[in-house]
Amino acid sequence: MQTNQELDIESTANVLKLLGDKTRLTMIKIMSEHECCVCEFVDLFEMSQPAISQHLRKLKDGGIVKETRRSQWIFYSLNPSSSFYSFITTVIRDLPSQQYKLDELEVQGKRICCD
Amino acid sequence: MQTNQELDIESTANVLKLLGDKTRLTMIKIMSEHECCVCEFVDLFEMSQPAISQHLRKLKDGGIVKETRRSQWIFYSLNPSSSFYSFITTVIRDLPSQQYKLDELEVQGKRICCD
DNA sequence: TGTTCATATAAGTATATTCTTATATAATAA
DNA sequence: TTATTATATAAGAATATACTTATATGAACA
Repeated sequence: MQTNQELDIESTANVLKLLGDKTRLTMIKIMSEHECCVCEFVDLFEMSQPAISQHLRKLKDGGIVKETRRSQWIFYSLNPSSSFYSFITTVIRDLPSQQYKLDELEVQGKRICCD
Repeated sequence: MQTNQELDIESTANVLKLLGDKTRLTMIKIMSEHECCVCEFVDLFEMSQPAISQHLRKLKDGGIVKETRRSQWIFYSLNPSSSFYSFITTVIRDLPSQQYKLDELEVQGKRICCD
């Protein structure tokens, strides 16, 4: 049920700039498959926790991800309320699934689960 | 006849970074509607000729536009041979047409035509 | 040939981006 | 309450980006 609303060039450029970083683009693809918490991202990327936090902050400031606290963890996921939600899912559609990365975390016992 | 080949995350991020600039994104949308020469871009954007030239250089280095010299002018257009061609046309599909800008140039007698 | 017009490149500058380390905040558990 | 764990923020540094002006190149034409 995609509406194909016309998008504004400037705000689209801003969203594309957010996606135009390897780390953030990978994060977005991961979140399109599963919500994910900060420490999982830290384990997935060889990068400090503040660096991860800062990338997530940019995505949140851009309104394209949302956060949910679940006890001590904060889970990030794509924000389906964003006016760019369907745009983003289209853009990342043909990127390779990152599921294997989460599977690796699982094997290492580093996957966070709040069920 | 889109093949939907799987795209590499890193090179996709690089293409998205190229699109993630208001000037370049507008240029790309314009080129998706018409080929365009450098001096037309200079007239369309309030920006120096070298600035325009440098943006076009980045797009060319990224392989997503191509150039064709026609007498003293160099016309730029989307490169249909790029592995990102269909990706890019999808990304810009719902952006507002920039045809009106070219129409304005035409009215001002600034449109370059080599027919 | 020399001049003009279109475009590219070089060099420099201001600002933005993306990290780092150090520290603050906030929830949980002993 | 205190310690621990998860996350965010602050400050600073290295690098990248996007302009500017000056100059080079290259085609067209008198």
